[in-house]
Amino acid sequence: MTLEGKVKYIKVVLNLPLNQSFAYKVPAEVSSRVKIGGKVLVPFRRKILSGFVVDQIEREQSRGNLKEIIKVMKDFPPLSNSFIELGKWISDYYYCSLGQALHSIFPIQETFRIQRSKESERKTSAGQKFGKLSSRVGKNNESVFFLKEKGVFLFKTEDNEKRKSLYLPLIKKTLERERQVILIVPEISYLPILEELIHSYYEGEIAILHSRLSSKQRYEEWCKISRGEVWLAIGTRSAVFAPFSRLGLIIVEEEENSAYKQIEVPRYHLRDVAIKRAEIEDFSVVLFTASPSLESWHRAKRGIYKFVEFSRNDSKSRQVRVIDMRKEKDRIFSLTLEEEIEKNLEEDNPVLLFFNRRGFANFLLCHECGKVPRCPNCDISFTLHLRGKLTCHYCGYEEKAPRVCPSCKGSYVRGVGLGTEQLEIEVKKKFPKACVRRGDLDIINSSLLYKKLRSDLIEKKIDILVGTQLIIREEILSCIGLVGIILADGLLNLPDFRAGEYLFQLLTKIKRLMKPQGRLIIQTYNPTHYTIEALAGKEENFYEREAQIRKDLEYPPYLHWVRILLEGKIKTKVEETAEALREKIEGEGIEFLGPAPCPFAKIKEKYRYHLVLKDKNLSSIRQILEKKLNPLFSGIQGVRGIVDVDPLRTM
DNA sequence: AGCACGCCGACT
DNA sequence: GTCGGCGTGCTC
Repeated sequence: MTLEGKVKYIKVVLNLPLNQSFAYKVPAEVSSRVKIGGKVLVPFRRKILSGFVVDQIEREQSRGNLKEIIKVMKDFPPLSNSFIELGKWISDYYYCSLGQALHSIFPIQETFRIQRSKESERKTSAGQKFGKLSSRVGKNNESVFFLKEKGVFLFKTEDNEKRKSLYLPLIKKTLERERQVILIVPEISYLPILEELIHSYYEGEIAILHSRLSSKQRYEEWCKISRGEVWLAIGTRSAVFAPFSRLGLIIVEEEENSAYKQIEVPRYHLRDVAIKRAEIEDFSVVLFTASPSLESWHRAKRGIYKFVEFSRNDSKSRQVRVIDMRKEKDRIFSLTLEEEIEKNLEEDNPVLLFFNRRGFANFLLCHECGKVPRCPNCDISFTLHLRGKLTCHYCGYEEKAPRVCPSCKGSYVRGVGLGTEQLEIEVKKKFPKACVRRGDLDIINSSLLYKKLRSDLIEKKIDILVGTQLIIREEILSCIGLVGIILADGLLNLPDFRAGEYLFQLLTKIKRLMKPQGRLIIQTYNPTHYTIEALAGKEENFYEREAQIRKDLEYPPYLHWVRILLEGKIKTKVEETAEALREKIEGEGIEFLGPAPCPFAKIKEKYRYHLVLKDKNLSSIRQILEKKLNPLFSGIQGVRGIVDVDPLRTM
């Protein structure tokens, strides 16, 4: 790894969307400290950028006057070979530069003063370093049993307590084998509870990794891990890159959570990166879920994941009641929900009313039969635009909004887009004596307000809580005895092929987290939809049915999708670019959707169009991208192109 | 991605 | 005459 003193030139990759490396000269006095995978500061144009050393060159190759590197970041341990391999895979799979991938693996900015590492290198045996998990853990050998063989496991359990009783023995067993563990959760808010739980059984130190750490804190956690001082790390998405050298297990909580897909470059999915790392470093991954993503369900069916289902301990099942809103014309609250709310208010039981975000894609709904017009090509809901135009946001197909329902010939066809204000006003009108609170973004983002909300709930100072997706958390729902879904159709008809899956997962999550004796009331115009029927009946029905639809329409997981998003300030220019792209792709013999305006057709003064390439094989898509996309993008300014491989949301 | 270079329109 | 628009190309 260490380059010899005579080496004078290195190749460096930078955190820029440039798929190439740059050569630099290394001053003789620092050349012994330059290592492959190491971080260096280099001059680039008129700036100083950080980069990773990826190669060494013996002699200056066909190019004179190379610039010299500015600094070797010797306090940062160089990336291991397996990290470089992982970075190459990420750059290849998710279509970003190697520099961007490596900077994401090692996301530390050099803005703070680097403390000299205590050179002592306290050599302590691993056995003493990691604390032992208390002997209270270990009675439950169920989970550990399955780990006899290596691979990816999908552990399904709806029971929260059960889940905790499963992963503690997994951690214990792995530590006993002198291997390290990473436990990954979808959001920062899961971490304090988890840390507390593990600390009550584990006396060793736990590294905590998440995006809100300061650069310095992150650096310190990194050092502790790479020096082998910590054997267990918990964190969010990026914790998958914790620099353990003897990793034995990655546990992923709530694998179906969409927060695992990174929105920025590199747009990786945590699940797939974890599995890739496990493949490179030869260890197992356990994915936990209460209701798996369709991707994981599909992989489990095909035997790619080892599927293990655990029974539920608390049999007190929450009651689910579906209300047919077609019989409740124009009401926001059905009579049943209204009665239930009254009852809970009398009993001093907090109620949660759930609704979708405002203005979230309006759609056309027949209030008589509950049907929503869908695109004949893509089977996603049409979005209702001004002047009664229906648009499909996948393929761009348009038609005029019908006056009469195409399905039942009823004439009560209206647009739907219930707003928060409207709902809040309605709630206050209907229940004037109740204390109504809204759980919006401000409250969730402020830990102070959030704590207040929680304590108010526990002290029963809140009667009715009105909220969106953000409020669906364990600490909130565990105080709630009645949840009312104001209009399930709002989620079911999002212009996204995963709408059904998201609704299903949201409702199962609510069902799972609320008080055991609680009730869930779902109001909908489509009570016979398979997603809703499966919720009250057999869960497997949902997966079977959904999988069939995905297969028929060539949606993931049966094919890979690569979404190309084009955005720019001048609408015609974006349209032209999209059209030029379509022409280029057309002759390639690959299936694609669009171009079409995105569901959010304009964000921050920028017009947005997208195209989706579909193929069983990502490499053929990648070839087309390289051949067609790169020349196009370099030729047009004012339009930005974003490539998203395996996109989760296509809004 | 950014940024400099370069070549044509309306303007103190 | 020039200020500045954005198309083009390069960055070790």
